[in-house]
Amino acid sequence: MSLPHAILTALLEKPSSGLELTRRFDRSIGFFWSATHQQIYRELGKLEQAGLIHALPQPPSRGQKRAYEVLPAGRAELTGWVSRSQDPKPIRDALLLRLRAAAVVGRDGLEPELERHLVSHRRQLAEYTAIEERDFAAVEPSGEDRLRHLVLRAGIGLEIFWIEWLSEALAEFRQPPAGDQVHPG
Amino acid sequence: MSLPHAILTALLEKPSSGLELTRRFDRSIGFFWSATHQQIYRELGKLEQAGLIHALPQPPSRGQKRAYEVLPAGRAELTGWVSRSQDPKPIRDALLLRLRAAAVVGRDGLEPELERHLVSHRRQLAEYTAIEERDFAAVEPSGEDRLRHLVLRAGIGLEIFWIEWLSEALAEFRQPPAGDQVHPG
DNA sequence: AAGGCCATGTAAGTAGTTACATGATTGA
DNA sequence: TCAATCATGTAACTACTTACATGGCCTT
Repeated sequence: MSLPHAILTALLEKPSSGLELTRRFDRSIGFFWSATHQQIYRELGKLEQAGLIHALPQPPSRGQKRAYEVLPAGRAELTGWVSRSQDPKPIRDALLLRLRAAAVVGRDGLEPELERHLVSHRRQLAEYTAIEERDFAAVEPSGEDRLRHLVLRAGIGLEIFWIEWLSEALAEFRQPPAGDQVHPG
Repeated sequence: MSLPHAILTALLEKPSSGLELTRRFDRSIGFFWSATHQQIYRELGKLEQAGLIHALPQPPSRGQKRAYEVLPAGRAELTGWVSRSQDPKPIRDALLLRLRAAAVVGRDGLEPELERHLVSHRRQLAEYTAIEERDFAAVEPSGEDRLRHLVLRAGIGLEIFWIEWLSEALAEFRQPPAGDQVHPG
């Protein structure tokens, strides 16, 4: 139940249409909770029906832009959600699962995948640090900016973690396995 | 499409019934790809229909244990999946989203949540390190064990990352926000 | 008037979650 | 024989993904 709250947050930051939200999800909120435009339009409809947001007056025909803003009930819902008790979800990572499978059926073809992931994480890290330099250079940031910076630093820290772990994994892959190889001599 | 492959991996490690799989997911494979018993039974049915696994001869009535083992086609499918090209999924983390929302609607009530998550990650780290000491103490591990250890170290690294980040976040929370507080004098 | 993009949607399918049902076995 | 637990499932729902449809606007 996080998508509606991600949308409420985005709309509070700035009232937007569905497509504008989609764009912002692609480069900001979506770093931590991604969504496609189909999900967003559907969810906007539900939120409007639930009385948490409403469309700003506009020609309501197809192909026309409809901007939404958050109603007091929507802000209240979001405020409650922020402090609601939610257990952390366990890790769900297909690559780790694939390594585990590789321990059983063999590691053939996995190395290029690790390399691809390494490249991808390096690119993501570069994007985050660019945002950090652009948006969080203030000497005395506001409380809100300090929170947003904290969130970004989580993203940065995770990318750094994966880069280090993938490097270690690649080193392990490139070095011949010890236990199951023919020994020389 | 990872659950069937998680199950194939588990069954190759050791042929099992649905409930045994559920238990193993709770304490091993599930650390990286969790699943409930309902998912597992449904998926076992699909895998059997697809000819990737088959049930060992057993009374096929309700309430009786049915153990499965992987067929050659299942092993082939898993082997292919291991090297298949898959982009890494973006982060999906409700807590980060909540911090971001807190930057808009206020951070009231979030601190206890951060503390709860910190406790939870410390417990998970303790569980992982216990497994590491128990299962990966060998001086000359086999290639398979080195892979499995690599996976476990990813889990350990992630827990350490979250513990550090949450500690930083709590420090930020306990120190009065700079920008939006009444100044003394 | 044709093609491309902007903008909003529908439909169908897959994956995961939550709640409940039911038979078999075991120990009090 | 009753309750608890083991073991396997069904049903309904929610969330997410993928593919496609449609109308409006702008440029050529």
